[in-house]
Order: sequence, then structure tokens, then C-alpha cells
Amino acid sequence: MLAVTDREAPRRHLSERQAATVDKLTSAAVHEVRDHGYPGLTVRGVARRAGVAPATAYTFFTSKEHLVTEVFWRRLAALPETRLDRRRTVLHRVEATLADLALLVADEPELAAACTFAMLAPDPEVRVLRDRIGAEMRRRVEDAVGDGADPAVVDALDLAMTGALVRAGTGHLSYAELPDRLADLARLLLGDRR
Amino acid sequence: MLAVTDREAPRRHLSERQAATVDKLTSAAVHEVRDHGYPGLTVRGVARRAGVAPATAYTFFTSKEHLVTEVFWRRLAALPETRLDRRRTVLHRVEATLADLALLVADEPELAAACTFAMLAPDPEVRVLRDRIGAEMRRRVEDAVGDGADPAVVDALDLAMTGALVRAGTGHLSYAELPDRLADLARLLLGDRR
DNA sequence: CGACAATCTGGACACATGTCCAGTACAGCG
DNA sequence: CGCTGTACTGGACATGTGTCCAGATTGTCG
Repeated sequence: MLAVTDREAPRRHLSERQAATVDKLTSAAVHEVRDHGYPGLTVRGVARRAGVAPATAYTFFTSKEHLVTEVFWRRLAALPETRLDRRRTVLHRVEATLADLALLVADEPELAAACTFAMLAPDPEVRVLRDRIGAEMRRRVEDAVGDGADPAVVDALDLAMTGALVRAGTGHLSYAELPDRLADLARLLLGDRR
Repeated sequence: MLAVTDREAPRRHLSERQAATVDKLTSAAVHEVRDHGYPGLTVRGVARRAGVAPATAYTFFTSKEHLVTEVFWRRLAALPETRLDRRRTVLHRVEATLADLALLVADEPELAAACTFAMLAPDPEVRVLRDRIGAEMRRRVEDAVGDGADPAVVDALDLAMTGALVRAGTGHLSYAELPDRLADLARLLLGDRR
């Protein structure tokens, strides 16, 4: 798990004071989405809620997509590493890992939809985060599969995971059924391998 | 394959004249994306290019996302049914189908990225199209797998297909490698089943 | 032809976006 | 304590968004 103390900057290196501002902004964003939905989310609204001038918000985030993507990244970074019991099957570990990832934003559908959309924005800042998020997810899946990993299997799990999150984020699938769906998938891909 | 003569309306039933206007708009949108990229795409710009007043464009499309999603839907609807040779293996048919779907917008990366993003927009009009697109893709996959289809396999292929399109649309994967990636995936899922 | 209905126009509206910059507040240091 | 630099402010700017509607244009049919 990535340490929260990383104080990783959305755009550059941050002082303590700036980090606090960014925290206020990301958490205000979450509340704004909860209250007004994603379409009702505006950078200025978030700034107001965070008690900060709009220009300040734009100092750290280029767009609301960037802001929301940062929220998702923070949640992922804060998600505890899945406990991987090496005595149990690969399948079991993969199931657990995928379920953890799938449920990251499951409790807030509005937020989930927002993240799903925002993360795909054609904005360079968003792209950086998107890549980072993708890499982190893949790392976790690789970890779960373990050393003997068939790269094709990891690729497949990775693609399916992306697909699953998108489907859930757009309402095709409910988050509640995601873990089962992903477990089925993992079973098919991993066969009955140890 | 859905007949082009369906004259299916983006919003309601269209007269011939309106259908012509919509055609002008969708094709203008493609050219605008080509020339100015997705961020440079504006509804008013598209309207200008189509030789139509902005208000007219808004009569048919609620947003640029709606417009771009319609472009994708039209391409999908116009994509000839994959020739499914029943004498060959399921795997072979699935590979061919997935490859066809994957390459829908492959020749224009800007457009592909635009569609990927636009299709996920939290706009009711877009949602309708998204559902339709999802259903059509699934139908094609089901057709390829054939009657003895294990629903879990179809689900898995469907999720992975979504994931693959997203990854390609965001530049994580190149469209060139998509068919191979999907073929690997299909092989894993279908095993060596007939 | 002439009239009616469907369609498109043009421009105004209120609001959001993202950028910019001169000016203010404030923390930390000598 | 006063200086200095960093961080934030407030408001203006140009542009885009989506909606509205009175009026012009077009096609169709009696």
C-alpha cells in the first residue's frame, strides 16, 4: 500500500499548506457529487465548499475531471493491500483482490459514475493519473496471481477488470454483483489450477 | 445487420429532410474531430460545418457527447455482420467477431478516443445509445459463440471487449494489437472447445 | 397558386469553463 | 519586529454550453 504520507502532488510538489488545500478540495468534491450529482459538480462549487477561491482550485486541478480522477486515485492508493494467503489457491487470491478493487467506490453510485467518466477524459493531467491507476491495479492483480503468472492471464484479468468497472460505473452492472461476476471470470481464466 | 434505411432517430422519428440534416451533422462531427481533435469539437462548430444553425443541431443532439456517441452507433449499425463459418471452431468465429468490433474506429485514433469518452457521459440520451450499443455488441458475440453458449463465457467476453475498447480508446493499447489480445483472451476462455 | 404546417434560423439568454494577473495575507527567518 | 517569498484572492476575460422563441423558409396538398 502506498503511504498516505507521500503527499503526492496532483500537479507538482506540495508544501504542507498546499497539501491541506488539496485535501479540502478533494473531499469537498466528494460531498458535492453526493449532493448535486456529477452534472451539478462545478469547480467553482467545489472551491466554494472548500472555502477557497476558484483560482486556487484551478492552481491544482485543470478541470473537474482531473479533480474527480484524483479522488479515485486517492481511494485506490489508500486501499489496504489485499491479504494474500499463499496457502490458498490462486483463484481465491485473485477473487479477493478483484473484489477489493471493484468495491472501491461501490458505496456511492454517483461518485462511481463520475469517476468512470472523468478518468477517461482526454486531458493530459488525467492521463497521467489514469496510467498510474492502471499500473497500480495491474500490480495488485499480478501480486495475486503470483510468480508463475501467465502474462496472458494477467492481461485478460486486467482487461476484464476495466470492463467490469466501466459497466458498473455506467449502470449496466450493479456493484453488488461485480465480485461474483469477476469470480466467475477468474475461474474461467484460471481453470482449476492449483 | 441493421438496415441503414431504418432512419433511426437520435431523438424521435425523423422526416426525410430531418434525416438528411442529421446525416450532415454526424458526418461534419467526424471531420471536425479529425481536424481539431475532440477538445476542439464544439456543437456550434459542427453546425457551421454542416451548414446548419446551432439551434438546429441542438434540436437533434443534446450535447457533443450525444453527437459523437451517435457517430459510433451508426458505425456499429453499419458494420456488416461477421461471416460466421459454422464449419470452423467457435474460437475462430469469436476471434473474427471481436476483431471486427475492435477495429470499428481503429483507423482514426482521435475519433476513437472521442467515442470512448463520449459514450460514458452521464446524459440520458447518451445512455440510451450506450445501452443499444452494448446490446448489439453482445448479440454479435452471442451469435459467434453459438447456441451451446455458456452464459458466463459470453459475459466474460463481453466485459473483456468493453475493457479492450476502453484501453485502446485511451491509448493504453494500440488498436493494432487489439485483435491478438482479444484472440488470446478468447482462447483462454473457450479452451480448446470444438 | 396559395395557404398551412413542418423545419430551420438568428440571436439573446444565463450560466460554466479555464486563464490571467495585480494585489493581499501570512508563515518563517534573521 | 519587520522582511520576504510563498500561497491565496478577487475579479475580469474570452469562449463554450444548452435553451428559448419570434420569425423566415421550405415543402406539400387542396
